[in-house]
Order: sequence, then C-alpha cells, then structure tokens
Amino acid sequence: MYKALADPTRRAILDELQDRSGQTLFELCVRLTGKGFTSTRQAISQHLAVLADAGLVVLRRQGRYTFIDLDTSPLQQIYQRWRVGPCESDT
Amino acid sequence: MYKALADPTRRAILDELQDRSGQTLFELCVRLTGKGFTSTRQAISQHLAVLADAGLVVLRRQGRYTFIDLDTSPLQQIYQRWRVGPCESDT
DNA sequence: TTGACATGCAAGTAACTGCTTGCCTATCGT
DNA sequence: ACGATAGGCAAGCAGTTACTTGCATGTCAA
Repeated sequence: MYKALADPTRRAILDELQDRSGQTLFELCVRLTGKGFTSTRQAISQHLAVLADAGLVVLRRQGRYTFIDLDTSPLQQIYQRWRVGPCESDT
Repeated sequence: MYKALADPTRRAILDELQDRSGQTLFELCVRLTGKGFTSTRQAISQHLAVLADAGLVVLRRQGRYTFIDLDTSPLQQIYQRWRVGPCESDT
C-alpha cells in the first residue's frame, strides 16, 4: 500500500477520484490527460491494478464499463502506526 | 516523501525511532539487526538520507555521533490531501 | 599523537518499476 | 450479425532504486 502511494500518477488518480468517485477508466484517462498527465490507458489501468491491490480503490465491473471507487480507509494504518496526532497542530 | 515510505526497511526505521527517538546510527543498526533486518550500516545510512530528505527524520550531528530524531508531522499531508477522517473509527 | 571508533562519500551491480506496444475478449448499438 | 467501443493481458525496454564494496574523514581515549 505504501508502494501504491509512491507514484505521482497514482496519487493524481486518487486526487481525481476524490473529486469525483465512480468514474470509468476512460473518463479518468480523459481527465488526467486534461490535467497534463501523458499516461496512456494501459498505464492508468496498471496503476489502478496497483491501487486496487492496495485496497485504495475498488473496481466495479458493469457491462462494458469499469467504475472506479475511492476508498481512503487503508490510509488510516499510517496514522495508527505512527500516531500522527491530527490534534497536535498547536504551535 | 511518499517514496520514502515505500520501503519496508525505512518504515522499520520509523517504527524503531518511534519506540526510541534520538538513537545513533550505530544503535539503530544493532536494533534493526536484532529485529531480523540484514541491512548493513551503509544501507541504513542511505535510507536515513532519504528519510531526512523527506523530513521524516532529523539528523543531529554531535561529536562523533549522529543522533536521529523522528518527525512524523509530514505525514499529516496525507490526511489533509485525502481527508482520512481520524475520527471515523467507529465500527 | 596515535589507534580505535562512528560515520560519510562514491562507484558499480542487480533487482524492481513504470511504460509502451500489440493483440485479445466482451459488450453495446444499429 | 457486425462494427465500434471499453477494457484486459502479456512481453519487452528503460529508468530508477537499494545494496554492496572500498576508502576517506573526523572525533575520542590513552
């Protein structure tokens, strides 16, 4: 999962999904291209596989579309592991 | 910074520092070895450079020792970026 | 001052990662 | 049924990363 976050394109995918969850692969590709990313569909697809493997994304196949949903809950592990106090923001 | 978290050994270093911050490189090596890691001193040193670069660790040179302090605050970026609710830990 | 200790620096190597390319399958519209 | 669309799979290439090896620097104790 940490490895999944290591790639800028994958983080951009998460950003994009946060902005609009439930997109199709094609839609995602178009949007990322619009944001200056040069990745091909296959590249994105591979990234999604990694993200899905990490549990950060859920793939939902329906007809000829694959809808992609964001799931940020695995990220809580990070906090639980190193106790990043979301409340220690004083000073 | 995300790349810094991508390596298991580096995460182990953060774990170890959380357990006892302010260790020296040598101390850290011994402890990690004891925990089953096979990394050499140089390897650890390189990992520390990456972690320091990410701001997750602060190196404090003093005499012939280098003390290493943990700083988890950069991790907050993760929460701020994807809004992982630290309070949605119900059920 | 001299030897031992703690660490830094740099180059080479092996493994991994991300990307491309080319082709295949499945679904929808007409 | 047939063409077009949405996506999957796999092999090969290139850039990156982690690790090792060897040597250099600086500090402390006697």
